Amino acid sequence: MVGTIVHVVIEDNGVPGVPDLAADRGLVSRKSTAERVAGVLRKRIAEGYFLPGGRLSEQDIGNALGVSRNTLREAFRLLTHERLLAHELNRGVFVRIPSVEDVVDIYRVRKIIECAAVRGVTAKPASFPRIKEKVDIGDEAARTGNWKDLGTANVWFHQELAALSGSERVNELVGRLTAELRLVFHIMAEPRRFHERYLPRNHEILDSIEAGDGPGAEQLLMKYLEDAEEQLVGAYADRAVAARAAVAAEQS
Amino acid sequence: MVGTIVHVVIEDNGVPGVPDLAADRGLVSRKSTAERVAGVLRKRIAEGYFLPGGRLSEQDIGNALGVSRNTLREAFRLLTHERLLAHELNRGVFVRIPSVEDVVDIYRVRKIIECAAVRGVTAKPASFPRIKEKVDIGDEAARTGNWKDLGTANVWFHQELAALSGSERVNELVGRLTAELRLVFHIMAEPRRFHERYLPRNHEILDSIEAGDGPGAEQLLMKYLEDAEEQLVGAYADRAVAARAAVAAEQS
DNA sequence: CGGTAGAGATTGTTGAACAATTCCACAAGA
DNA sequence: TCTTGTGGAATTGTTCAACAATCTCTACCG
Repeated sequence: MVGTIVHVVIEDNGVPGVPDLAADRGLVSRKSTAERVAGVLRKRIAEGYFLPGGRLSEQDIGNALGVSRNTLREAFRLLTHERLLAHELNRGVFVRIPSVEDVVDIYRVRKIIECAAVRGVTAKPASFPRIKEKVDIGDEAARTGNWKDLGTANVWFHQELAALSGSERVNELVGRLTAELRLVFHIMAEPRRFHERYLPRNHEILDSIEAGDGPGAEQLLMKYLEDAEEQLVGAYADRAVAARAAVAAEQS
Repeated sequence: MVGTIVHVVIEDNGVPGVPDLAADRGLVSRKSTAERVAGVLRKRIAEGYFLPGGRLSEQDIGNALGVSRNTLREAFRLLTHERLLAHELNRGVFVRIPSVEDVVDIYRVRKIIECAAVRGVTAKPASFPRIKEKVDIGDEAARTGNWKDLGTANVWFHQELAALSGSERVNELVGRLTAELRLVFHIMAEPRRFHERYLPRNHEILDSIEAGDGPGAEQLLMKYLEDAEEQLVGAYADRAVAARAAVAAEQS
């Protein structure tokens, strides 16, 4: 269970062109090693490289990434706070396995947040092109059978919806919720049909938003989320316990 | 911590003879040093021992608390993630000074969350006694002139309102928002009159909830939050920049 | 008066070390 | 056979010391 080699890609946030005043504050763009490591791990978890239930060894990952244990532990703290990892004292950190209660709670918050954001729409919003773009990407992914991109596009679509609230904190919250949902999808056996089913409804919501009909879009979105939650909970319950059992039996 | 060895069953599969011990999980779990240190600092910040803008020296606090720099840094990460501290690379951590934009955003989220939680009320909720208790504590604090307790009671009142949503994540979010608001109040010169003014409106909201009138309570609460935000923003803007200036001039 | 070089202080990160705890295999006993 | 100690190995928790990177402030120089 060793030998994992992880390529550390230091993201270059260099902005081409004239630097503006915001970039003046270099404190934002500069990131500590721990944060960069957390970014790498976050991406790996999102793409399923580290599967839910798996343990992240300090020694192995520290060697693979070329950072000390102390720095790595700082990164673990970050991700634990985002509910992507679960920290068990003296046992280490594990990729979280969301429970069914977690799924229900995630959707409870999504209904509150996303519906409120959409409800406030009274005219075609400035970000409409970006929203439409996400829907189009989803369509294209479904057409070419790229199920992974389909899920990603769907996540982006909902993040754009939440961004209609204009709140930095809402954006951050939704970002974390969707990251958690990715863990759920990694446990699901067939996320493909799950996402596929809701593509036409994305268009319905999009049309209501373009028409500036906030309440109408909210109603559609609420139904959308209720249905998705119900289907997800039904299909997820046994998968989650199976994942836990698989992890427990991994020893052999 | 000697003698008894307890086997904790995580998944309660209805095994006869093994009662639901999963609930006792919290009693078994311990906290790491970093988490305990974070708890101490969190309390100190909330009560104003560390004032907004102040720097938290790794050396000084590490010595005072008897923990190593590494452990202390883990605690700092935790609090930075809660927006209580601001981390500036190579400069250290500072107690955060919320900007006016932060105040606006906090209230934007509060309106969404708390109003949604209250809206769902259709009958006198089970937690009504707890909500009423918070209002009573606030009245008592105002009567005896204990302004600090008044602010605390008010925070608790709103946390109970948010808890009506029944969502663990909403509770956590609101807890963080109110912790951030404490920083705001520490900058304000006269929080006393601010809280005092809204006491009668707490009772109005409480009555609507007791009557099971969710939408009515929502309307009152929304107006409450709008007024509070407006007043707060008006009185806060110059205070915040003054605090920043005071910190900048602290060097002399 | 303004800019700058450098000394001192603080943080960023590492590596080693040791204690505490968990894990695992195996033996002992009912 | 099943349960119950028991020991060693592996892993995490925490501290410490050291050095590099960066910031801050002072004093000097043009």
